[in-house]
Amino acid sequence: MNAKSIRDKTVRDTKCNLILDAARKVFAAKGFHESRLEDIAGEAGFSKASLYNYYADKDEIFLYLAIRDFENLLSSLVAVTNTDQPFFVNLERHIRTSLNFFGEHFAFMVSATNFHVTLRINQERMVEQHKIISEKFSDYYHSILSFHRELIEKAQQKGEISSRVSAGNISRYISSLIRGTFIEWKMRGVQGDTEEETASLLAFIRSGIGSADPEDSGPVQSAGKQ
Amino acid sequence: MNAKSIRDKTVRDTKCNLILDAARKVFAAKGFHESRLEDIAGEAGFSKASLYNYYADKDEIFLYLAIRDFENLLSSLVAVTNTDQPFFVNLERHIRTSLNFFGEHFAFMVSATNFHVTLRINQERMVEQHKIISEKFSDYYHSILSFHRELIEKAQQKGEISSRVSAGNISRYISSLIRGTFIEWKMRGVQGDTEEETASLLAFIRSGIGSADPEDSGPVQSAGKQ
Amino acid sequence: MNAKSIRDKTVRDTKCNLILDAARKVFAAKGFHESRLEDIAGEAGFSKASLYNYYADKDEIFLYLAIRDFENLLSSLVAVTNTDQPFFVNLERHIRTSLNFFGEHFAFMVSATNFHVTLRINQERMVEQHKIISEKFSDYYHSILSFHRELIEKAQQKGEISSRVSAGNISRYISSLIRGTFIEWKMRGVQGDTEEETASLLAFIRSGIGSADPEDSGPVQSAGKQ
Amino acid sequence: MNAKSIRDKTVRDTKCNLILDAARKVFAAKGFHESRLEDIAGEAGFSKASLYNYYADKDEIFLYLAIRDFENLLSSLVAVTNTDQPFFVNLERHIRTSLNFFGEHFAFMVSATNFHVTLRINQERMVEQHKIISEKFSDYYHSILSFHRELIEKAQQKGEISSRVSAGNISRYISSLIRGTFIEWKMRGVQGDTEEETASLLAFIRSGIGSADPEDSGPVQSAGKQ
DNA sequence: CATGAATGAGGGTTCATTCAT
DNA sequence: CATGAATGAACCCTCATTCAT
Repeated sequence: MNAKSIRDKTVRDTKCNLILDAARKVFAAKGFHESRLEDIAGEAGFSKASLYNYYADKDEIFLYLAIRDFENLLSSLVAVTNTDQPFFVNLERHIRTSLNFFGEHFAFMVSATNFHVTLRINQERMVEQHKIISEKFSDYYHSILSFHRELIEKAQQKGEISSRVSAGNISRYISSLIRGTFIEWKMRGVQGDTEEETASLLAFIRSGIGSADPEDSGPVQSAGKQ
Repeated sequence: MNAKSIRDKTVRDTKCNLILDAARKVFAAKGFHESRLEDIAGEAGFSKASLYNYYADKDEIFLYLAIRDFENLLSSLVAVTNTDQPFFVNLERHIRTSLNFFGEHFAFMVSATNFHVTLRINQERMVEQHKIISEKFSDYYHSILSFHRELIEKAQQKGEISSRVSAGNISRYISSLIRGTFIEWKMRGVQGDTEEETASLLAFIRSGIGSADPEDSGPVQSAGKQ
Repeated sequence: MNAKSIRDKTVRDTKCNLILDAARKVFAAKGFHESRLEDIAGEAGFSKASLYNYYADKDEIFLYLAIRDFENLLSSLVAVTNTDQPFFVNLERHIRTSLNFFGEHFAFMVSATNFHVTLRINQERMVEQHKIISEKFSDYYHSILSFHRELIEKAQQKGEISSRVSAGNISRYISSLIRGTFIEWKMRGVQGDTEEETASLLAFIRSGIGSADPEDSGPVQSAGKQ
Repeated sequence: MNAKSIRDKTVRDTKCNLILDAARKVFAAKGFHESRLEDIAGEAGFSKASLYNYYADKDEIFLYLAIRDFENLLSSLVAVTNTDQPFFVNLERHIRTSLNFFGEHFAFMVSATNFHVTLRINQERMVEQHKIISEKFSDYYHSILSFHRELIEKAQQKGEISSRVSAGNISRYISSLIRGTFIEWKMRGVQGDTEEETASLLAFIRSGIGSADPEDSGPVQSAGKQ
């Protein structure tokens, strides 16, 4: 019977993932609100009502999908990180991994972060049972930021990073740049060249765009509030 | 009668703007889909049905609102730009202006760019009459990017920018960073300190985060695809 | 404008009552759960969605309907009561009024009291906004019982009632008998003869069914628990 | 093999009764429509699908449950009846038996009679296969009424009952009073004191509430229709 | 122009019932 | 026989949009 329950659980997990895959496709294309449960069900090969055997409601599908993907991303980031290597080697791997990871699913990331933002603002919308799941989602979201920030802090201690910008801001900026890439791809409707994008982002993050000769532009004189 | 038609037009314009202001408040708080026309109408002091005297439908309200705000932003950016000044002076002004400009409306920017993204993908969703408005919106959106890009290109020619990253990418990255700031603010629920954020962003964009001594980390050796 | 608002309010009230009338017809025939909003709307000459201009949801329609009818019944009972008359004269009028009042709507009374019972038990089912309305419903329900009980108490003081049964129980028994009549009518599918029923009920309530000669059966010897 | 089929039948009957017991609990608490098959199954220790091995559908569960309980009630009433005893002795036993019989299940009686009422009206709702079961239910329902009525008729012949009210009506009134007691208990959420209630009901039924001195109120003068 | 009211077109969710194992 | 899973058929409720005044 144990073997049977294991098999059953495996089958069930597979179906759960089928649903999440279908949901990702639909959510990515239409965003949360315009995605109909019926589309997700159809895409997954189920009837609409069947989804309720696996998830309590539409929100839950979205949240579990986001959790699954963020969880996997975090694992991948951890996997490619080697703290013995210089920071920028790891950073490059992170950028590449992030861009590759979502690959065709970059569009979903846009929805996911939007949804996350909405959840933060609009907490009254959530029923109690979602709070926990939402927290889990938030946890993964922030885990990724933290993971970055810690690497950055270590790099600062080792002198690999000279910028006066705080580690928190840096990790936030890197996230913004990656998300910006997803948005760009989504707008163009195709995934761009990961390697090219990685190189370009890395160059930008590493050296900024200032002149080789800092004297050229000198310390910026704040023009005050306009 | 001419004076009367001018007066009438002025009154009408005022009402249009009242509606857009109300719409911005609601869209910013809830995003496009969860915003109900009734809320916008109430916020503007009209009944729901009255909105249809000024705008054809919900999409149009959103689009005209976005156009108005992007148009204003572009004007402001143009106004603070002085091409005789060094590039980074102008960049700083742009960042500050962008962050200030939306001020309390930063949350709307998040919705606006999301909506824009959705429109790009989901063109079938649009009725014919929206296409032209949507184009106008796109135009403004890209005008801002172009305006940046041109400044960057000029700075490259003058040697103020040493980066090998393309002007297009740079302008995109800057946009991503600003949008990222809005998202951060929206998630925290408050507008951050514009000056602090401006300085931090400028430092990051200008110099990146690499060590003062480029030898430290050397040219990054790509680790290849994972 | 005052005249207009009065007219508007009148029209609105009329429509509200049309809806309640339609609802009564449907609820009476099918009970609460099997009544579809669409049927009620159709019966009232509205579309289903229109009902929501007048009532927040299905429960509210039911509750307001019950309140309206109980309120009217109470008014009618008060109107026919003359405390200068002997108790049994008033009682007869009450029975006749109750049976007449619902007339063709007796079937709804069955649903209404059932619903009331369910609400009492299943309070978790109610949203906050219904609690108030439900209380009002309860109030009317109990007002009628109280109104009866007070009349009975006065009659007891005047010696018109000799029974040792408490006033509360008597009023409850009378209610049960009237409800029983509605149930009987509903099962037969037709309204019975009000006068006949009134006379029969009154005779039963007044004199019971005991033999003219109380010696015949003597004090009942309790047979103890079975 | 005969022994085996007997055993099998016994086991099956036991399971049937387990289901009915569970159903009674759920139906009593929530009424027919708000009771979910899943709740009944859970309460009985089965899965929802298993119920279909014993009963064709939800209606059938309800009907068989009602039949079983009415059948048992009828048996009990027959058992406590001794036609050698005075009528009021038997009546008292009947009331006590009815109140005791349902004991904790009084709430179900409310549902059952409601359901019965609905079935009478809404015959189109029934599938052919239910008609026969429903008839059986009706038969028991009416058997109880008939059983009462016959006792009353005999009592009338023996002069134990002086009332001019017809035997049919009297039996109906008694049923109404008992049902009213169940409703009262259900609303209060607890079973009342059976002995007290029995005594009170009996006093009411036996002697009514009229004054000891009939001259007090005299023959009631009908006030005519209001 | 302003608006209360009406409504079509869904969308999410529930649940009795069926089916495959 | 038991059951997890699948599903069709509703049904309530929402909301952008239209219409009559």
